[in-house]
Amino acid sequence: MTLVLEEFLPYRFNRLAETLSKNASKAYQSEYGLTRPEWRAFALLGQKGTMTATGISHFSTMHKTKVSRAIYALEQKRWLVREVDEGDRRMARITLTAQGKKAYDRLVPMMQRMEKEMISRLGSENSKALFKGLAALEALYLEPENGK
Amino acid sequence: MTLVLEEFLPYRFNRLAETLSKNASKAYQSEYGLTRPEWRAFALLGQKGTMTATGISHFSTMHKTKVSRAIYALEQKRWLVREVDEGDRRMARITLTAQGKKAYDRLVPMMQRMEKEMISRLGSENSKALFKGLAALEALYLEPENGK
DNA sequence: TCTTGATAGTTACATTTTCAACGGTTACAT
DNA sequence: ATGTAACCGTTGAAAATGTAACTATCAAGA
Repeated sequence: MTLVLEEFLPYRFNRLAETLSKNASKAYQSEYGLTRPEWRAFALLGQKGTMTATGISHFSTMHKTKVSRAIYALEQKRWLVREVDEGDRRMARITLTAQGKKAYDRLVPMMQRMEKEMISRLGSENSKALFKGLAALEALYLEPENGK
Repeated sequence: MTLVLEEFLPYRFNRLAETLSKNASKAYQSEYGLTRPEWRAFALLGQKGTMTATGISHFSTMHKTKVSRAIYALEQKRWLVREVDEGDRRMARITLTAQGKKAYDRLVPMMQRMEKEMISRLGSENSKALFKGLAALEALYLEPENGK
C-alpha cells in the first residue's frame, strides 16, 4: 500500500497555499516591506476599522504573539495607533492612521488585481468549481464564527 | 475600496492548508514523533523507493536544508540509510530500512483513512468540484514536472 | 475588602525555518 | 593538466515562530 504524496490533499493544499502566498506577497513585500502576519493584521484593520489585538487574532487565525509582534511593527511604521480602552483597560483599540489608510488604499487595488487576474486565468468554470469546493471545506473545518 | 480577508484566495488557502495539515499530523506526530518535513520526506521515500536528497527536495517542494535536516532525523531513527553513489560521489542514494518500511506500512493506511473520511464528509459533488478546482490551479501554478 | 479565577497583551526562551557560505566533487573548456 | 563554473549536500548564524510564563486588569463571590 503506497501513498502518492502529490495526490494527498493536505500536501496539495500546503503547496498551493505556499505558491499563492508567495505570489501575493510580492506586492506588499517589495513595495512596503510587510511580512505576511503584518499584511494580514493590516488588511483586517483596513477592512473592519478599529479592532483589538484579540479580535485580530481571532479573525486572522494567527496566534496572539504573532499578532502582538505584527502590531508592534505596524506601529513603528506609524500605520496604526493604539488607544487603551477606558472601559476595560486591559485592551487597546487599534486603528489605522491616515498614513496607514493611504497605504491601504494603494495596496489593496494591487492585491485585488492580482487575485482577479488569477481567477480569470483559471476560467469561469474552474474557478466556480474551486469556490464551491473551498466553501464546502471551510464549512466543515472552520469554526462557524470565523470570517463573519 | 476594501478587501475582505476571508474571501481573499491566498488567505483562504493558507487557513485551510494549516487546518488540514494540523489534522493530518495528529497521526504521524503523536504516534511516531515525526515533524511535517520528516513526514514528507518519509512519505516520498516510501512512495518512490531510493532517492537523492535533491530529488526529495524537488518533489516535496521543500528547501534543501529542510530536507537535509529531515533526512538526518530519520537516519537517527534508523528509518533510512544513505549510500554514496559511486558513479557521482557528490550525492547519496537514500533508502528506507526494513524498520522504516514497517513504519510506513503502518502509518500510511491511517493517513489514507483520514483523507477518505474527510472526502466522504465533503460529499461527492463537493469533492468533485474541489478536485477540479485544485487541478486547474496546479496546472497554472506548479512546474509541469512536479508531481509527475 | 480579600481571594480566586479569568482575560488582554507582552516578554523570555526553545524550536524551526531561512539565508549565506562552505567543502567536496564533477564537467568542461582552455 | 589547469582553471572555472556548476552541482550536491551540510553547516552556522539570523530571523521567524511557537510555548509558557508573566504583568496588569477585571469580575464575582465569600
